[in-house]
Amino acid sequence: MTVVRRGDPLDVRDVEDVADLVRKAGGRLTGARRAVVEALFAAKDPVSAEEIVDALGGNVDPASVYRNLERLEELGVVRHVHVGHGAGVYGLARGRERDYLVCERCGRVSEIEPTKLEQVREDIRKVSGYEPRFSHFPIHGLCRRCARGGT
Amino acid sequence: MTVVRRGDPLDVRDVEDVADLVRKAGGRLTGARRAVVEALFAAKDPVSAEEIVDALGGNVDPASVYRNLERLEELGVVRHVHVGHGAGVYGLARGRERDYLVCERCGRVSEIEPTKLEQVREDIRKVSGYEPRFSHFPIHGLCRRCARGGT
DNA sequence: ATACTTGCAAATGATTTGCCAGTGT
DNA sequence: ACACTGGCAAATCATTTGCAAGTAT
Repeated sequence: MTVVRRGDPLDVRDVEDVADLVRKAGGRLTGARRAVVEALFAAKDPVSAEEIVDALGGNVDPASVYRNLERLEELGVVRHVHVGHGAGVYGLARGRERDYLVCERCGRVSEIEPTKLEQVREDIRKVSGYEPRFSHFPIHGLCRRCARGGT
Repeated sequence: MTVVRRGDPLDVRDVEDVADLVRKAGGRLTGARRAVVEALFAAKDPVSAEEIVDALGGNVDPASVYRNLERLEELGVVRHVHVGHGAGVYGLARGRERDYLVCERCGRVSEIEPTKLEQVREDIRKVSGYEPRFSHFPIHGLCRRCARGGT
């Protein structure tokens, strides 16, 4: 399978889109693979590998789920982010890259348009020299709701 | 042992400072505990539990190192941050809380004055409603040096 | 003497890997 | 047919927990 440059805007609409990409890369759309992709389409928010396994009724082995997520990520179809201490969560690449915010209290994962963080990125560059990336290791903190009820 | 409110400015100068805090909280400054504290004083940058074990020549069990780091963190003497996929790194609380930046390429962990990120925090609040915290889950990205050589 | 601590072994949780049988194309 | 994949068991990595023996105070 070939790899896609990270950041490539890639949009998948349905399982067939994914099937095309997989085959084009020399891969096969097996039952397990299709099931994982369907689970991802069914989920509104990013989900963990374990949640995918559960959603599939345990019919697909965790190892296969991980391997498929890995391959799909190489194809640019899937992206994952790290949420606090917990398991990584995976989601379909719907269009351009997204940045994320994670609530350390309630665990919520919120997407945000990278453009909205441009000023933030600029300021961080200025004060630290670092070029920040919030797509893989997101911004952690307290969401609006949790920020209210105590710290 | 009693706990300290998170964020309390606490400054430890030497092992004796820590010993006082530990005893004051009903704890004991055992050989293993003292060794872990000394290893932390000896390290310039935050270190992983495994690095502490190694630095101590394997004379202290990993479980004890973890337990000590946990207790010392409860006392406000130690803080830890999560670096990429790797193990957490621990450091002594030298004065006020610090924020961190991690380079995803070279692994470097840089401290930064929280005040320097005030504008950043403000902007994030504005665009997302989140109250960010970079002390536990730091900002990830590319440090100045790594940002130069390709992406 | 008391109860906080330690080392050691075993358990966890998340993810990876080896291997061989199974199956898309 | 061919080699990409799947399931299953076992291995890894970081960290935690159970427990009986050890030791600061």
